[in-house]
Amino acid sequence: MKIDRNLVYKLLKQVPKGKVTSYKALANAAGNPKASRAIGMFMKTNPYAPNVPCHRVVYSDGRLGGFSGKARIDDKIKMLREEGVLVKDGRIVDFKKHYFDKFSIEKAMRATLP
DNA sequence: AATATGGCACAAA
DNA sequence: CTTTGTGCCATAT
Repeated sequence: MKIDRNLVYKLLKQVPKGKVTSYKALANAAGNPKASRAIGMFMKTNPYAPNVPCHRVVYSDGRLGGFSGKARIDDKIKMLREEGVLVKDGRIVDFKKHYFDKFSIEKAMRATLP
């Protein structure tokens, strides 16, 4: 594998509350800009459900990721809204405003996972 | 080993 | 702004 899923999880943990990021940003931070799709896989099979806020990861254009179903998506939207990220009709309001891509690769390297 | 599928991204029309 | 088509990486069978 070319991507270190452990690193991806650490990076995602850096996203502050009320902010969102994209699979692209994570893939880029992990060192494989083309592995955005694989990042989705990591979220799907993430062993750190509460620790890794996969619901904070969205499409690069601000839409919610595929997830599994509308009900599921709706639940994520609700959680995001509680954190301060408004979602309207499957799209994040002021996506640029909430977008976070200033990941610290060094910091992630030094971080530890439970 | 090969094929299909999936919580993606991007260019082109 | 929307719809197609193509490329990419990691699993499942």
